[in-house]
Amino acid sequence: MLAAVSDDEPRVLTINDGRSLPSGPFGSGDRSLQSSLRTWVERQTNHPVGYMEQLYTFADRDRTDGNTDRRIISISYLGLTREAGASRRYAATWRSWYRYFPWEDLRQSDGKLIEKLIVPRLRGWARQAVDKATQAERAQRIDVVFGQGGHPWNAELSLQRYELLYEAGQVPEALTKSAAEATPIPGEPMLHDHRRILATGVARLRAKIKYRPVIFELMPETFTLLQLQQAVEGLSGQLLHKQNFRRSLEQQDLIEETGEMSSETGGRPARLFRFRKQIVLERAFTGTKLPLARTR
Amino acid sequence: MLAAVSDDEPRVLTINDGRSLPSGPFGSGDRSLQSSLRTWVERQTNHPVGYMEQLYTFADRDRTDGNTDRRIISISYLGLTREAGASRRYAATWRSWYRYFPWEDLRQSDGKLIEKLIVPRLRGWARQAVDKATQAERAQRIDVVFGQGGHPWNAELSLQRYELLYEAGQVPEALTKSAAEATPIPGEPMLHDHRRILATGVARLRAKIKYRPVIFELMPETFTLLQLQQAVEGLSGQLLHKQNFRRSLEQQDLIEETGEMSSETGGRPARLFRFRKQIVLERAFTGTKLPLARTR
DNA sequence: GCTATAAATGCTCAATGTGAGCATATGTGG
DNA sequence: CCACATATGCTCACATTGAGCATTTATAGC
Repeated sequence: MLAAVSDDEPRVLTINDGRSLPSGPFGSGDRSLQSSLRTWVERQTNHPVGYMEQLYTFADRDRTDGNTDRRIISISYLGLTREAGASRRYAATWRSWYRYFPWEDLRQSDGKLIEKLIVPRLRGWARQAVDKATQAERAQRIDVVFGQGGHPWNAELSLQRYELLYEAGQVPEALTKSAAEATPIPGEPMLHDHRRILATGVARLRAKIKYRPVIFELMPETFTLLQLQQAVEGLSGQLLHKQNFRRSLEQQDLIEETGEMSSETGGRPARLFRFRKQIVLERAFTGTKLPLARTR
Repeated sequence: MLAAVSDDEPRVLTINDGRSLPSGPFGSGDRSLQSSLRTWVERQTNHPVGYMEQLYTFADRDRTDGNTDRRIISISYLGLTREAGASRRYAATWRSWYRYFPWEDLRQSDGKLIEKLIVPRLRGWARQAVDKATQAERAQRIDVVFGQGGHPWNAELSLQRYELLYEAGQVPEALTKSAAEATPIPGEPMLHDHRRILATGVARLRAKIKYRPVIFELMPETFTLLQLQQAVEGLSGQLLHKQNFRRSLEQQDLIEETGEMSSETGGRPARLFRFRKQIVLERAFTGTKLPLARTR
């Protein structure tokens, strides 16, 4: 899964008229899997891939043909690139990832799709459970995962949301054909488990931008603070508080001014910034804290 | 890599006299890789595995025999279990993971090993770099990763620390035979890349306990707060502030009293607690925060 | 019973971080 | 000169976190 941001929209490279993620067999070259994969992707897209990480390895029974003796091993990756470059070899196109997960975008709609359509459907599914315990468990999962009943919305739960919809038979990929057939929930399906992989990548990326400066892999060399904010908003699907966003940037020392200004947007010109690459060396970007003590 | 905690020590299941992690080819059974792996491990150890997650998939060129046309795919997992159970089939033993990474344990020594031996060695290696830029970069990495020069110690960087020692030729596994041969740094080596996998698992687990209640997978059914704290201290290799540790537990609503007391340790008897399993349903345990806004 | 020892518990405080909002400044296009 | 669209500065209440002081309640040994 290769991601980029353009026009404030997070995008993903797709093939097969948007129904598949790019994939291919790995060559038996000399180098590591990661580096040959990088070369492969860069040939396809004409653009360097700044950041790459493994998502997950599936090694389940052969899913394509009837052969049950072999396992097919699929190793999925998440890659970030700076621009939505053109593909050379086949018809690859960049699509907004909200085309596949419209409910993940809370920037404008504020979750009307979720409250009006998705949650009611899921509640119906929850009621269908045979015993009370399962009903309660489903109801709770719906609340937690879709931010209902007092629970806060959590952008990083995109995979859990997709899985819940899948279990409830509300996406066309699910074998259980239920109400989905009649009036499917908005959001285009993909072939095989590709939409699931996409949901995994979205979750991973949304989690990652909080503690690692990977957002800059998606930005042009120089950018304004608003552009940066809108990129983050695009990825997380939520609007951010502008002043606080800037304050946290200042504190972290991640960026520096270029000295130039941009006046492309019409309003007051904004200063241009660039990412301080050195910061990656200066700091160890990792998680949160435990209640430490110097001594006991 | 299968981890457990006993006697306040985090332990890992090893075979081959402590020189290897348990591994094996995956069967071509009917079920998913994860579930057949779980069964396999449970047969080996006689204990249920509470939690399992994928660590990393290596698909590099065949590393064992001279065959260059095939890739060997190794999928490493991290599993957590409650007790150090006996193995049935072969001589598997539980060893403290600090046997392999003594520098990761700051509970008593307070890092003397690092400051007296490891950092000086690494500084020597840094000076050997051919150009100034590489020298500076190495010096910075040492500081950041081992918490020198004003940088705080970060327990989650165990993999980076091992990799740095590897690059510097200070571990026997490294092909570059340098000063390591003469007087190796404390810490037992393992075969192949098993110590690297172990370092990955340590890092992952140390990161995970901060935002997911996985610690309870390693605890007995009921426990005192001190036992819990010492388990966390064991994993993270650092001492914690007792009152604050308890305060954060109270806030999070993770545990509940059993009503019983334990008086095994000699001091004032402690209340026994158990993990509130329900909490996993009630909450979505994920990372930290972005500066959100209701509206712009 | 008295005392040393080992923990468990209760509480306070300063420093920092976070969410929200008010007010003002500085450009462009018409 | 005005409407607009942003950029920027600043404040404030509240929550979180790191640290430390003071008590309380048990066991073990004399």
